[in-house]
Amino acid sequence: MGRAPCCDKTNVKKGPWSPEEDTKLKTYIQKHGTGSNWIALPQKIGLKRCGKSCRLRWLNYLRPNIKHGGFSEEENNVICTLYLSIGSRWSIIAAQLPGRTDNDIKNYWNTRLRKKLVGKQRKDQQSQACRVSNLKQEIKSEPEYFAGVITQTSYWPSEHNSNMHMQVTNNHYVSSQHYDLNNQTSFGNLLLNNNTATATDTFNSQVACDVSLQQEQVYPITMNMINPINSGSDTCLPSNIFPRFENLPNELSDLICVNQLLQVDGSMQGFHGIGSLDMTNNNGSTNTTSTESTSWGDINSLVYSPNLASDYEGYPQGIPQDITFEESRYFGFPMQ
DNA sequence: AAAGACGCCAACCGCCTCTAG
DNA sequence: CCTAGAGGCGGTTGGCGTCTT
Repeated sequence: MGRAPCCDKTNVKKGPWSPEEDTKLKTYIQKHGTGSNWIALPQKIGLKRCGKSCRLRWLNYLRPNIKHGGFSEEENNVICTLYLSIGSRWSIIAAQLPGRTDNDIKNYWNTRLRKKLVGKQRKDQQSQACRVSNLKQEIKSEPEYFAGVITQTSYWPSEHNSNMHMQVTNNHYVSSQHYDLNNQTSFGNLLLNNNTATATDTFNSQVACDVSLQQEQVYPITMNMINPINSGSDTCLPSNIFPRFENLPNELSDLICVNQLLQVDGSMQGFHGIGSLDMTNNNGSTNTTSTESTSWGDINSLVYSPNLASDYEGYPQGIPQDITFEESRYFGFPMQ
């Protein structure tokens, strides 16, 4: 049995709002506020509407200082950057753009920006596929090394060390702050702090982020892992992630970039390239559940998602047939 | 000119989270 | 601690306008 409906569905009006309804709602809220009870509001003002519908109408249309349409280039950049960093958290994205509603941004993304980005993605894939292929040859020549990297390295904090102290630096500022990476708000703040600080040039800035775990381990992380758009040819991954491949930062960066760009539709995909590695904790047991008890709604995307298979239809050279299970996971290729 | 395709966007639906009792 | 209900959110739909054939 489902939950009880919030209102009598048979007795509420649906569809577009009339100017009279708008006036009633607007006048009442401006005068009395919402009274912290949307469900009761329509009855008070004699509207045959669901309370949720009133709330939506107010938030998306009637509220003062709402902007509609005409997204600027800067707003486009902010939306793209945040989407690639945190996925479809429209309310968080909207919070960074005064006057914009989550619904507006969602519609704008779905109808325009996504197409724009996918077009760019297809171009990039063609040039990068070649480099991925070359690197794969190197992996094959040193399989024991990559097997070690894939199974033994955890870049996502376990439950035991999820409270991180991060020193975040970029071209504009240095901040030092504690983040609880199992807390969505805290982690969101980390992302937003970086992105909003560079709102005017988010596509160009280099952001380095040193993460000191409680256990005195140091895991440098670049925002390239979070934001693939920053993964240009001149960006660097920290050398101690792949210590024996410190001469290959660009190639690794491209790997992550390819992996991420192919997952435009997933949330938290910015972490997928690294997060798709097994999360192995200190006692050696596989820890894919380290974040399951958190408030992250979509944290499972940190491990391989078979739903991504369809994203590979446009992979120019096809998925290598002889790729191993771990390599598949590492590259984010669908299971075969 | 007509019909079908396409794009846009307001609004709805249903799930999840939060919180008061 | 548990539960019910309201708020919040993201995915999806349907209607309308515009474009293309």
